[in-house]
Amino acid sequence: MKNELKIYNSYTGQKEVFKPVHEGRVGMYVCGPTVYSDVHLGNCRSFASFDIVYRYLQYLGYKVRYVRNITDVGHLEGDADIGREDKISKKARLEEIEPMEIVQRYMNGFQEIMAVFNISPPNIEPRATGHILEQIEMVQAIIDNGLAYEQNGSVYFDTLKFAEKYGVYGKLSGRKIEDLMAESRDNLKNQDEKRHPSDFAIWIKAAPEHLMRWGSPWSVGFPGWHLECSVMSTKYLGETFDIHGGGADLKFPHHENEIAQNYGACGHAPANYWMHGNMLLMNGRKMSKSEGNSIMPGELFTGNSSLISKGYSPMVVRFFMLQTHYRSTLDLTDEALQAAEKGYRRLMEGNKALQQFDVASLKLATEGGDLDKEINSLIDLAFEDMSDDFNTPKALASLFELVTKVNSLKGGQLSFGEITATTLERLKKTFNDFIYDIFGLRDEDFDSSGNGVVDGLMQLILDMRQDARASKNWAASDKIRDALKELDIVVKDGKEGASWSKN
RNA sequence: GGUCGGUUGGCCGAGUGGCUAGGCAGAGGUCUGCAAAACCUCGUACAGCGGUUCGACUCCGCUACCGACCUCCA
Repeated sequence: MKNELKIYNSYTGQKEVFKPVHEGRVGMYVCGPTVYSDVHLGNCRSFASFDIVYRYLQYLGYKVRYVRNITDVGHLEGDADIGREDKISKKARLEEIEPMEIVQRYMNGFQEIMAVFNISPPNIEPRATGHILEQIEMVQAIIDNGLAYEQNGSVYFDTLKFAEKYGVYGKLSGRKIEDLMAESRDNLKNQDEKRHPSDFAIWIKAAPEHLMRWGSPWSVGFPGWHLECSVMSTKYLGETFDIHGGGADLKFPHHENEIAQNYGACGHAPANYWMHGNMLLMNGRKMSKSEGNSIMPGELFTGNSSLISKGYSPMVVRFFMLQTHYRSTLDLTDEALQAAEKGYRRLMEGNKALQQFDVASLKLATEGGDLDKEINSLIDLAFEDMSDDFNTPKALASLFELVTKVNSLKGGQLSFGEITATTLERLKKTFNDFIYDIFGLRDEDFDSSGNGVVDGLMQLILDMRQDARASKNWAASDKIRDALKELDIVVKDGKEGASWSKN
């Protein structure tokens, strides 16, 4: 373990030192997507944030079991929670195909996009429809514990009793049960099956037209909105696990009710640390499906949207997200993306240059001086910042300062004679670790052959240009440079010869 | 309406009771056959009004504006 890891716990509202339930192991559950339409970029931000958490925990040496569900039961639509079609059934009816076909299509699409963003797949990706039995069992357990009641084939969680018994309903979202009662008074008419307005359904009797339905002791129906996460986290991570994550918009009611259900079934909260990622904004407003201001990843990559001037690659977008802390909102703008594109390239080019430094053939210091010290403190700082609630923007700032050092070493403004081999090796390793393992960035070279053909060809071309330059044949050398520029390849002349990058 | 959060230089975005965030853009310079890249230097920002303090962008209060949740949402 490099540093003491601190995590901001939404449940207590404080940054806390992370202590796993089992030494060296971490159980982490993140609420996954509802697969009734294409993922939009806001979803991606959330999963990218937790990908960093997952990656960094592993980097610190923890053995992590990461569970992220797929909600394929479909959540209810409309004002009331009874008698309405769920989203997946509705879509299925519109498209005249099986609900499971819808689920499969969008689940595939989701996983493809996750892969494009280099977001690691979880260790277990359980589906709600595959855990109907367990959900029924949990409903029964909650009833047995006296915290739920049946009404006309549906089962409701008794929030008032829960509040009396444990006194924690509303703790996560900062809500009071009296407020919940007061604000629900208006739509009381829609909720006559409930004993209390803040009660919520954990099993719902299916209306005749409802397509997704399963038998249960209470009715042919389907599980309630929040039950699957309680069930699946408990099944795969145990009754008490370490980290529960999700978007900030899930705090209430989803996570609040999840906590209630776990108390109802097990007598205690499911997770020790709750983490909430903040929203991705578009034009200052939360990007959401219902607002209609969401941009699909594909549109962002191709530039096929009126909101942006050009396409941005997946890694540029990933880098863009890293520049903001996960608990802050992130406003998506074309200008910011352009800045991120340049920044991403600077970082990656810097790393490329760094990795080409050959420790064996360089004249390095035997004893480090100020520069050596400075480099080491910047590296230390980057890790400290990551360990301070996953502060990726701060860690990036240190890396960028190191990029300047690297470029100065390359350009001769700083001397290799000022740093030791140990430090240079450490710097090289740190960059690779951060960029690839922790931040999950990828090179976006266009050499898809994977065997360096393009690199080889480019080296040949640059050699030929160098020959032309040596004989002061500027016409020939400029012709090569201009022709490459047409192909979006930029030639960069340096002290140690020319290099290139794709624009 | 209730609850919570935000307001940082041209843009994005960290952070802190007194000390350089970082990226992008801009200006000047070095280097270069030219250019690009790279390097160096620069702008000296923290919504407004009060208060606490030796000192506040950072703490407290008020005001303004913005947003999130309260309904499916990452």
